[in-house]
Amino acid sequence: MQSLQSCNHYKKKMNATPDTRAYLNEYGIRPSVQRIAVMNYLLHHRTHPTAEEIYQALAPEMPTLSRTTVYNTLELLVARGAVIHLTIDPRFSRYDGDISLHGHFLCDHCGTLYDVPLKTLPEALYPKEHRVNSAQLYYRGTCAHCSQENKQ
Amino acid sequence: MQSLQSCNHYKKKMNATPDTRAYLNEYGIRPSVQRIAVMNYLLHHRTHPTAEEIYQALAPEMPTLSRTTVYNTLELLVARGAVIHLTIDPRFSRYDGDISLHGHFLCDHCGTLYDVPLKTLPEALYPKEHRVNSAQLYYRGTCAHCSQENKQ
DNA sequence: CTTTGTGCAAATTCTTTGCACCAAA
DNA sequence: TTTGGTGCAAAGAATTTGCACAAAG
Repeated sequence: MQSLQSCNHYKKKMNATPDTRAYLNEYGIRPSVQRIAVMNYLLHHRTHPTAEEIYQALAPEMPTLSRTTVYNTLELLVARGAVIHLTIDPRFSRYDGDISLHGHFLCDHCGTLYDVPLKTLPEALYPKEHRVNSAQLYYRGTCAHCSQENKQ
Repeated sequence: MQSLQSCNHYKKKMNATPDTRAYLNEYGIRPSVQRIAVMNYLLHHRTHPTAEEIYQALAPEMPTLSRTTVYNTLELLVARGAVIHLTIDPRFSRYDGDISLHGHFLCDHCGTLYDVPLKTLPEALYPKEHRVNSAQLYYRGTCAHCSQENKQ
């Protein structure tokens, strides 16, 4: 179960890399400078960034960073369950450092991806015949902001 | 609400284009030969095909068909709510002609995309601050087939 | 005859791969 | 000193775009 589960690691503030380093350790991930940077970015930017956005954000501080490494790192983080891979946006993959139970809402007007709080996702909804590793609840529509502006 | 809703249109058999033509009419879609072919394919192949799969399936019968038209048609069908756009598979978009309430399970081993029956998706789970047009419930893991074969 | 739809080719964009170099255990 | 990680350049693959022609109202 790598997502839609209530696990509240890292709820406390952690703006320094030492904590991120420890976080990676919990998931058995060797803490290279690049991996710490990517994980740290995801823990402190709950914007559901794309690989490109992460790369663009980190590149200034790490001139030698490559997109390949960002992609490699994200793949590893997702495989180990430290990060959630969001596929709601057909245009590109987004990533979420918050692995606690919540859904997502994509505004088709402005493209913003919002978190949707969820108490619990009824186990009754789970398919019984297959072994579920992760679950995602996605919504699309028009967000409050865009609804107001467009007066509809 | 274009998906995850219980609307049982077209439950009866319809293997002829006349019905598909009527179906398109219901959604205000002009029934060109190509659109009928794509919609008809989706109504009778519940395999959640990709654009390419649809193209490959129809091309033999329609040598002049182009991928562009398949993409255009799918975009239109989805926009009008006649077809659901599935984004669970990060590699490519899949499409579903069954717009009744159900979730999806993707097997990470064999890549098969299964339907997951759902009674009702609790309205309580819906975000209240935004206007929801569609909802999707996605599961990933190992399917029954692959679980057996791999004895795990 | 005016609007709408189709299809080819080329372009775009996200992501992956091959391979050489670097770094850590 | 062997394994694992990074990064560059190139390739790959899904999708989009521009534009000309065809079809429908």
